[in-house]
Amino acid sequence: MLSQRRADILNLVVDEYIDTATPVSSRALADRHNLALSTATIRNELARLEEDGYVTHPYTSAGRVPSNVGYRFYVERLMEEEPIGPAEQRTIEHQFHQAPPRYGDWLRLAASILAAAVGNVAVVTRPQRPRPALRHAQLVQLRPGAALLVAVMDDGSVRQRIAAVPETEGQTHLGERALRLNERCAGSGAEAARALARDVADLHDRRLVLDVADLIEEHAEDADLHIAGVRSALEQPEFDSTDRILDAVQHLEAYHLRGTLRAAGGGRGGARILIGDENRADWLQEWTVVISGFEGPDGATGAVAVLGPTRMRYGRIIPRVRYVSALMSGLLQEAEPQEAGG
Amino acid sequence: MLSQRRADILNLVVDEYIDTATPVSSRALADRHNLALSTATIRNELARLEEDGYVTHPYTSAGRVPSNVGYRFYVERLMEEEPIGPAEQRTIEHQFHQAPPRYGDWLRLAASILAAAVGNVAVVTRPQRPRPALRHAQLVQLRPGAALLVAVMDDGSVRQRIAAVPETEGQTHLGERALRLNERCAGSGAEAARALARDVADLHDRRLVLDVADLIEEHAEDADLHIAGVRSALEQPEFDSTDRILDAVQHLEAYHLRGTLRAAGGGRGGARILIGDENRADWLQEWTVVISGFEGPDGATGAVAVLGPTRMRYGRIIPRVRYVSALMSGLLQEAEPQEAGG
DNA sequence: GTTAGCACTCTCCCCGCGAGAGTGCTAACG
DNA sequence: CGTTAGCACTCTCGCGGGGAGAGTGCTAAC
Repeated sequence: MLSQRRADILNLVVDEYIDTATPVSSRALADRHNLALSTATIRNELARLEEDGYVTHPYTSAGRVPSNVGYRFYVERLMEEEPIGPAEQRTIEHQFHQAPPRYGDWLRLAASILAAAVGNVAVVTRPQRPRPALRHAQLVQLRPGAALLVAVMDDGSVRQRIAAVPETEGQTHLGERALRLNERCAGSGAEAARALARDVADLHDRRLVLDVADLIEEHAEDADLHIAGVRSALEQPEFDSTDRILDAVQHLEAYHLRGTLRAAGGGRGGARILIGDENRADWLQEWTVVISGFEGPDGATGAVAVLGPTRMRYGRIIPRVRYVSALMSGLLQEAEPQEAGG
Repeated sequence: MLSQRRADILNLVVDEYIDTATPVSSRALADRHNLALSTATIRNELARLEEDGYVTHPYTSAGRVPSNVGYRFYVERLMEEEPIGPAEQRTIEHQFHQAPPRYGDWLRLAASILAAAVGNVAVVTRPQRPRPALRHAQLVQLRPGAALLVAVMDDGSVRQRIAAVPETEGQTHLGERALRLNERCAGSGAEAARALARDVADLHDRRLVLDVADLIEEHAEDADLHIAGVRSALEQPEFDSTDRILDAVQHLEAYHLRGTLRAAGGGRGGARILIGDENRADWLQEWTVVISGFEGPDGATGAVAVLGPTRMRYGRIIPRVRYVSALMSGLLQEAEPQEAGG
């Protein structure tokens, strides 16, 4: 266990490094915070912190930089959360309430608001039930033999695939098939639909029922994921070389992020924090992910997340992720959002 | 009008510059292409080309760089299109046919294929009818007083908004409202729905009908736009500074691109090319957009586009945009794609 | 009209070096 | 024994010089 004094110093090192993005020297600590200690003593303590793995040296004679272990300790024991003042709270809620009518825009807005509040990448997923039931299916003819099968689920999510249909049938026939499909499958989950399929005589109809079953089981489309604040994140000094930026850009695409978020899991209510190598994905080894699940109607769940360099303002970001997450739960299923601030 | 010789030289300058990304010297032209001319003569001709605005000087004594006018002339009169060989054709079609069943993935795949073929940003939009009719509407309760209105159009596109509903009604009541909504509006376009609304007695029902009318008129969601190849484009030497990259990243978001493409228009069949300042958007002043519309079923239209620096391989890119566009038209509405190559 | 020759210009890259910041260590101090 | 002053040492970073190289425009001859 760290002595009180050493913990204090670690706290200051992390604070300072988060602020300045440059290795922290003993002098900086002595000057800016009134420790009643000389730089020499601080240097000794820093050396001990380094032995224990909380900080590192970029090169022989530079200041100290927190390690992942250091950040973890900071987040769990040292950090002071920066409360969300009434003014900020009002600003955020105001932005939410003057929201545009379009649902996609509304989710994007949520991401933008969060991104602006934390100065990093923010991601918001559409809330969906893990195993929804079919509400309505529809067939749109493409070319002979192929149609677009559109399935609307009872949580409002929509999934589409290209389905095989008889070569000879036009849109009117397909309409009839869709009608039968709805009569059969509406309200069914994936297993129910699959069981149902056995009793369907018509081969094509059966195939369509199975397609619907697949759709229900399918993970949501990545289109339902909204990203904001990429630029502000990439403006930070850790992205000095073009290579780093390009790597980040590549991985911050919606398509890739969905997997990342799923791996990070929800962390209902609170916020889950994955620092550096605590992330599984290779490209996230120098990133921190703060993620919080929120709830929509009928057990649907979504996630709000912030991604940034491990050197991020944890004390600011964590409560804001929690707050926006709770706000969204409130807006999506209750009358008024419950309080969540730090 | 340019003399034959000067046109030849311009052609070589553009080819060379596209290849090397460095200003083209008289020496390079004399060496690499067997013009029966001395460097001095070439220099004279280059000076004339510069007077006429086809090329520029980055600084007093460097080689020549094509201007927008030069590129425009090149594209219209000089360029030789690089034909799509049978092997490449097979590769592309093969990728398309072994496509994943999910429609969103299929569109993304199209973007990826094109991006890989041209080494630049490729964009594909979902084909939609300009004025679709409602196929099916549905209400999912969010909080008391608000529900998610999901409208599926007859071209398979889906639009969602948050609609006001009576505070006291639960999901079952909303189901009934949705039923009535479908009975009334199914098959209607925006005007028809709006006209219909006048005869609806129930205030909330009327409001919903109007919401549906709005949805039908609404521009498609930006989620229906797929982007690929950002990285390969940003790896090119024009993006040397981090600022340029970040600017590009910011503008290459789906949300912004939709407007850009709409402004660029379709150019059914062929391909429309906008070079540098021919683009309206500020950020595109050093970009070229090659765009081609394709057709889905029932008059639905989408667009395929490539974006890259004005120094792009026009001779390669233009025929490939046309080809992929034609291929998609074919896959979406006819049995087999018609030929489109150079 | 074409070409050789030449002076001139501008960029780019490398290198060296000094200033500065920060450490670790040692020895003295309370 | 913990704390502190002092000092030698190390490593980075920014700046300026300078030379090589590439390319042009111009002039004069063919």
